Amino acid sequence: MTFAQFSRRESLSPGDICREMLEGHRESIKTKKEHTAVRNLELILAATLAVSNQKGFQAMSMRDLSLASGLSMGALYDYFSSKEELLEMIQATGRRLTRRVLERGIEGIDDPVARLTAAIRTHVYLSEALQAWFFFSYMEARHLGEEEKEKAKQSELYTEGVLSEIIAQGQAAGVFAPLDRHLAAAMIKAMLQDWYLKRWKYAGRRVGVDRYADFVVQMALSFCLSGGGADASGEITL
Amino acid sequence: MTFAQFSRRESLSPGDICREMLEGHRESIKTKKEHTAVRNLELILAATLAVSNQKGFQAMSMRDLSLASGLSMGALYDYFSSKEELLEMIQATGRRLTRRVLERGIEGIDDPVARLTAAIRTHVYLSEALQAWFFFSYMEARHLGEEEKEKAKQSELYTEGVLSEIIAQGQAAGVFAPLDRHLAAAMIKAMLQDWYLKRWKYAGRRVGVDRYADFVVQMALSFCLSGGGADASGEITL
DNA sequence: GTCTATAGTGCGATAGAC
DNA sequence: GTCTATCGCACTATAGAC
Repeated sequence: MTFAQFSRRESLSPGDICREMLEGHRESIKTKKEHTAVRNLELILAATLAVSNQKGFQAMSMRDLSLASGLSMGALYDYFSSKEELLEMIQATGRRLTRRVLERGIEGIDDPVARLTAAIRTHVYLSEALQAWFFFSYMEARHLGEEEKEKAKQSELYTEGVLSEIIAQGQAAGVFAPLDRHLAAAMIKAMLQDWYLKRWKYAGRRVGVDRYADFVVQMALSFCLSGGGADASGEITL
Repeated sequence: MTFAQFSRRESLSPGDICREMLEGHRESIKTKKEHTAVRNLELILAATLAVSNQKGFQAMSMRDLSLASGLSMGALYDYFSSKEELLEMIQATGRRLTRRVLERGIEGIDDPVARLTAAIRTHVYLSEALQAWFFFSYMEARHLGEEEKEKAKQSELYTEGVLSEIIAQGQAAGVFAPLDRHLAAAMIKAMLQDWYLKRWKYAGRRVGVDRYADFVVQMALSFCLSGGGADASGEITL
């Protein structure tokens, strides 16, 4: 699978995402005409990500957002009742989306090597398609209320759990080495996140998304298959 | 080397660090009595990291800082001329410190495997000793002005350059596989950063600093030595 | 060297016209 | 459904007493 193939398979245009967003927040959005609501959500979303990823969500004022989106301050409050709710809305939609796309990316693939490869590629490609969104979710998660912050952590652990279960499956099949699968999954997750957190670095080096995905797959498989060489046999599997 | 040994070797107490901080900002700090200045810088630093790492630097008001540090708003402004300068002061001190400790951690070690191991361990241990500081630097770098933001990026590239040069050295010696050393260094860096960015995760799983450092070393060496298995020969070395 | 008090600015949110 | 105008509040930074 390449990024181009992934993009064709998944419909992740701003319109698609905002329709999903509207679906999940019907009760709190005052505008009832579907078409208008989706169009304005697109404006709000694009503006929020653009301004926040540059200066931070806290530092983005409602006046900034009004200017960047083209909607008045009054109109903005038809789509959320407070700045905090806007943040939660974006985070919740991202979590649902990630979960769905990741599940679809690995379903029906049983061979551990192929399944781990698919999980990694799907995650890198998804975060490429929604780079601004992923960056935003990562950097602004700490500004959520306690309740929503907990959901963000659970979401991180979910993704990691997907990886760790694939490793367990490979170990049960005797294909992967008996290394600590939770730590291995955490390390793969860290590598996946670097792609959307350090864009400036990879852009400057002209590393593209397919090459990046290849490299992470290679590194993860190398480790899982060999177990880190001679001295891995003593590792705890938990 | 273990974390306990590292801690004994490096003097990284709040007092040491704040003395270094005072050294670098003599001209802008109005309080002239060394003892008083260091004591208050300690209070300011501890309070800034505590409050900022919980709610973000932008969201921390000067009133918050005054309350948490025990100094009045007026007194705070004897140590920096604006909130932005406080941020820059912390970042600059952290950069200097990281560079110095990392250099000292690998000097005199020539064998590539031992040198890569030392670099990784030193970084993990340093970020353990100054966890709050590293977390702060990472999360708040984007709120710096353009000039200082550039320095933060250079600092990230410096650390990565250290890793990448060790890999090059190992490749020249025929010990490491001919993989893309810049990407490999970036992946190791990502793993190093996870330790101080996701404390909650590792604490919850009772993974300690020595075990974490071991694991990263194992994963990095496994990959550098084997080059990712059969299909690594075609990789570009740049 | 440290304090309290406050000036001046810009914030999030809303009321009410259209 | 969208706008403009504005309220009340909290912010950063400073002035001047001690």
